Amino acid sequence: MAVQPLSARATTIHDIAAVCGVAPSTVSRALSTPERVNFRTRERIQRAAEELNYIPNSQAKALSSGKTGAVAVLVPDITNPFYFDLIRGTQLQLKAAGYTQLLVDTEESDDVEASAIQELRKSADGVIVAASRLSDEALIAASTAMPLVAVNRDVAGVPAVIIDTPSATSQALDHLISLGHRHISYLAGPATSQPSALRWAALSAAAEERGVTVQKLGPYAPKTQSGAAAADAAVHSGASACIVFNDLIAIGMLQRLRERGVRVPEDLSIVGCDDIFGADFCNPPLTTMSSPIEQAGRVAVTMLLARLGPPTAAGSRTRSVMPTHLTVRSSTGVARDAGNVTLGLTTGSLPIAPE
Amino acid sequence: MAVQPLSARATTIHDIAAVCGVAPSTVSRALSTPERVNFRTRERIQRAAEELNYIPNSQAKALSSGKTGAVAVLVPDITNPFYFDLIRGTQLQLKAAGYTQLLVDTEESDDVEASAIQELRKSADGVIVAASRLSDEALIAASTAMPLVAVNRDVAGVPAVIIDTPSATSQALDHLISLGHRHISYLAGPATSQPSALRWAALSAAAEERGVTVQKLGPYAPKTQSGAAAADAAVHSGASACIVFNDLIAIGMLQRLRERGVRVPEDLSIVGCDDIFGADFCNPPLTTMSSPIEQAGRVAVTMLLARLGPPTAAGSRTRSVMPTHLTVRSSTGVARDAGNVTLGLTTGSLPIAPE
DNA sequence: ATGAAAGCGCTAACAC
DNA sequence: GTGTTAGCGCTTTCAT
Repeated sequence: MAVQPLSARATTIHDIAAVCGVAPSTVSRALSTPERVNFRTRERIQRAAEELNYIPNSQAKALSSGKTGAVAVLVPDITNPFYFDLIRGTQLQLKAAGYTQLLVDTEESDDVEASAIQELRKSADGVIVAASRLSDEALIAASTAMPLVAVNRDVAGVPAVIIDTPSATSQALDHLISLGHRHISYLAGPATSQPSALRWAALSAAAEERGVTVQKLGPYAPKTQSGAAAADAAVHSGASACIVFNDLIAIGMLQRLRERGVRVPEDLSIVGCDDIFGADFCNPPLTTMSSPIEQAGRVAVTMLLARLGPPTAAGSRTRSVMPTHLTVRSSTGVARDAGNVTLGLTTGSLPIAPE
Repeated sequence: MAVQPLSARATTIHDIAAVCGVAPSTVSRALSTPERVNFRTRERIQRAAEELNYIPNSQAKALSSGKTGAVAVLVPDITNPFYFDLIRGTQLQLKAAGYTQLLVDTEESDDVEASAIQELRKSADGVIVAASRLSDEALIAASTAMPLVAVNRDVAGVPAVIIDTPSATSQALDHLISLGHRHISYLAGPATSQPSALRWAALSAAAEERGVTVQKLGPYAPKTQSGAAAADAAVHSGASACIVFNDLIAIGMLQRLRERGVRVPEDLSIVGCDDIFGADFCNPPLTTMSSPIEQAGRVAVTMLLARLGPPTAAGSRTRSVMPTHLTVRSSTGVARDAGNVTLGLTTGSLPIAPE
């Protein structure tokens, strides 16, 4: 682990070439395409490279080859725990493939996202976009601008990894119905969030089939701070249960409901989404929708890398769906008399608990 | 937001030069050092660049100038919530300064960390290392290899941002003493974690002064999964309160203690560290040590950027200490009769609660 | 104030 | 197999 001091000029393929008495291009080959060079000279060069502590200059490599060896991963909000596992997944898979990950926080903004993709065109070989806030057209345009894989965004022509929360939403509805709930509210996520829209569509369709009523509240920003408003709205809606866009909002609701003296699940049942860090130890623990997020990240990388490789790889998948299931914890679970729902709360008239 | 299709070759300074009828070098100047070029031509060039949707090639820039415009941020574990705010802080400050952030997960490994720094030498202008697992010597060597700022690692000669958890640890001890505790356990973090060692040193010194007994347990990996073993050890130690290396472990302990039927804080008080996402909504909410982590990230960036600028900036700070304070929540708070401690548990003989 | 020319370190034809 | 020769797109002397 001999670290070179700052002052010392880094060794280049020219230094190695000089030492070995060969041309720089031979060194390049010996290091990049070993099979194209004589066994003995290759050995010699590799040994010299080792000894001189040679580290290839990725900038130069990128400049002349056009390949950066980097993949950008765009997320709307780095501090949202949902993305941790995704990032971890992409990071691991990229590293395994010898790629570097460029993590970019797009701050929930479509403008930032669009310009990031634009600027990344030359610094990354491809990009993985999680929960894109872009319009369909913009996303398609971006995807023609550079190799791109979307996560949780289904647009024709754009390769994607989809986390199937809509069908889990139906499961959640059935779960709630089985507990006796007949009037359920959906707390929506950002207006530009496709998953939020799809879940609501799935939920309202399923509700109609089952003969129960659902209503949409929101939109709410995907942050715990949105929980207070969401909780108040949920209580006001008169629903006995609610399905929330994500665990962040749901956890925020839990806090507000406690302040207001609304008991969960006795007075109001809550179902979150994502099963993020914290969903299992909040109070009460959250019933939520779980899915293999880290694996989703890996799959996204695999798909992207496939398009970077042989252009003739016509067989590469362009769409991958990750299964999602309901994880039942204590925030739901109070059975009610079917068809005879008795709410433990008086709509909209709950006091804020003192202290 | 006109995105260029993949096929179209990106515009270069040559294109702009051709359009404006000037030399490429003039374009370069007009864009990089505008003051060195005639007002009118500058205007013309800048307009053309705009229209042609010019995006400078950062690789080429880096290759010829030696400056990459990127700063690497190394963290031991991306999924540890403690780093979220730090990352967010560095990201914001770097972006504000026009730098790109390279996020690297070193997987709690000193080898990965060392080689990452080595490889980053050419792809980043500097590096910020959080919670380094490197030995003092290796860290010093790394810091001579490239501009570096350490976070939470105090080594002579290495610029650093220190989060002052040791003194908060003393505060925690006083808090516990004021509640009547006289025998306290410290659940240590990784053996290579300097903050863990410093906190234990501060704690044992303070305990001696106050005349109470403390003992060290561990080390434990900074993950919730370590909580079970930590909880069992804490119970077995006979202490009535414990100070835990971080909130991750503390939260894991909370779960285990509930399973065992040990009440917090009645039977055992717990103090965590970092005030991570979740510390306020776990059950019971955690008393913990809080500090301005995001700001620490910003400060680290500012320090690093200062060293990248004018080499004569002799006035730049080389060490910055972030204050830390105790945030008291429900995981401590049961007053005990001073000097007459009655523990609610029988040491080491607690049953595992059924179910 | 602007142009010409020489690289930065590496890869990629193209010869030999 | 290996050397030669061009660049990749930009910055940077050095002239003018």
